Amino acid sequence: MALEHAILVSLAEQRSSGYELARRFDRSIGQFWSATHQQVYKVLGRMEQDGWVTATVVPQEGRPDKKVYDLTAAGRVELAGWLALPAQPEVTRSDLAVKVRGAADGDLDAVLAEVARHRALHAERLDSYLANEKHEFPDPESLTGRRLHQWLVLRGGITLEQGLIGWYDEVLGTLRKPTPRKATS
Amino acid sequence: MALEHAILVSLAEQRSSGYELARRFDRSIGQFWSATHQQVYKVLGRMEQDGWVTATVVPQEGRPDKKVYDLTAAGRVELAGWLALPAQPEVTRSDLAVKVRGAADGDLDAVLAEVARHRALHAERLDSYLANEKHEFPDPESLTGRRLHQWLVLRGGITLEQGLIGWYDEVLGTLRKPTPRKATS
DNA sequence: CTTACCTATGCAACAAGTTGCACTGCAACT
DNA sequence: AGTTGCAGTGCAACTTGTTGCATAGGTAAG
Repeated sequence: MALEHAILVSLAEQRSSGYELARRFDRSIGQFWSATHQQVYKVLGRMEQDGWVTATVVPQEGRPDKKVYDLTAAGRVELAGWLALPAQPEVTRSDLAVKVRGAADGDLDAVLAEVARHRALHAERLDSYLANEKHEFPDPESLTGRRLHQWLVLRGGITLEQGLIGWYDEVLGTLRKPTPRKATS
Repeated sequence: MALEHAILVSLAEQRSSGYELARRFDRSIGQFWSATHQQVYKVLGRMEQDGWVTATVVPQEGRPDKKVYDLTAAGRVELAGWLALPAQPEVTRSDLAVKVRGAADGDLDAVLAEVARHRALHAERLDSYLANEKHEFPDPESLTGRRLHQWLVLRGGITLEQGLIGWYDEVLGTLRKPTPRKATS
């Protein structure tokens, strides 16, 4: 159970609606804790019942009303308590790694095509992270508090992406060798 | 649904019992697809019903009997089919990253202690991976087929661990600055 | 004018994964 | 003699996350 806590962290930074949270998860924390909007709504409902957050309906013009959530005192206590708890080990789930391992039992080229596709996807994501870093944190040396922590997590995302891309390249470089110059028609 | 397929890959390499599979997941594929023994048993049962695997009870002396699973032809077809499918994007779940991001709302030192603990854990794991590489794959250049693919996945695990450790160091180096030499009594 | 997408919230059914327990027997340490 | 740990399989209850659907008005493109 930790989507709760990721939401607490997010709300501590800024009060938001479920929709906004879900979108925010797509970007920033999303690399380390993804969630669909259904999941977010469900969990927000439970958190409200538990008294960790309160909801305020905010009418909007030309758009549906939204429910903006704020942390309560109890929510802040919960967050602080959770932060003091030991963290569970990182979990990385990679379909692709399993496929590479099993590539001998199927179409190797299809697997390699997937690796190449993922390489491109992650290169794109890395670029967007780097652009984001340049734009949002132009002077990291001067950061303190929340902003500094946010930057560090972004750095973590960047590091992970670079590692993945490096690995994809290693896989492609190694497994494409067997057909050295076939594509030159 | 992919534990099924990770098990198929594992069984394609070597027929094994549920217990052996669960232990194997702790080590090799575990970095990219972890599973508890309960989960493995449950899924194996379903796979048997679906006709992907067959079970043979193997009596042992001084130990409980075990059920050894083999891939069926249908299981191989399923595996090959799955390998040709697009892979889902990698998912990394990091409690710790969420905690770092929220560190301003709780005890920063407690979070940093956790980062240090994880750093040590992953350094240990990296060492065991590297030792494993040296022992199991002393001459990577000469590898082909399944062994080559296994080595590549191990390389992926090594890369990930190195990335994580690098990130931990960045976090510790940055956030410990504020108290430069306080511990010298 | 119709199709499609964005904002916004949410239910219901299902699949996947976790936690806790139960049972057996051997070997090793205290 | 008693505890701990390994090997071995498995059920039941629970939590978490996914997929598919429903609703509804606005805006933009074709």
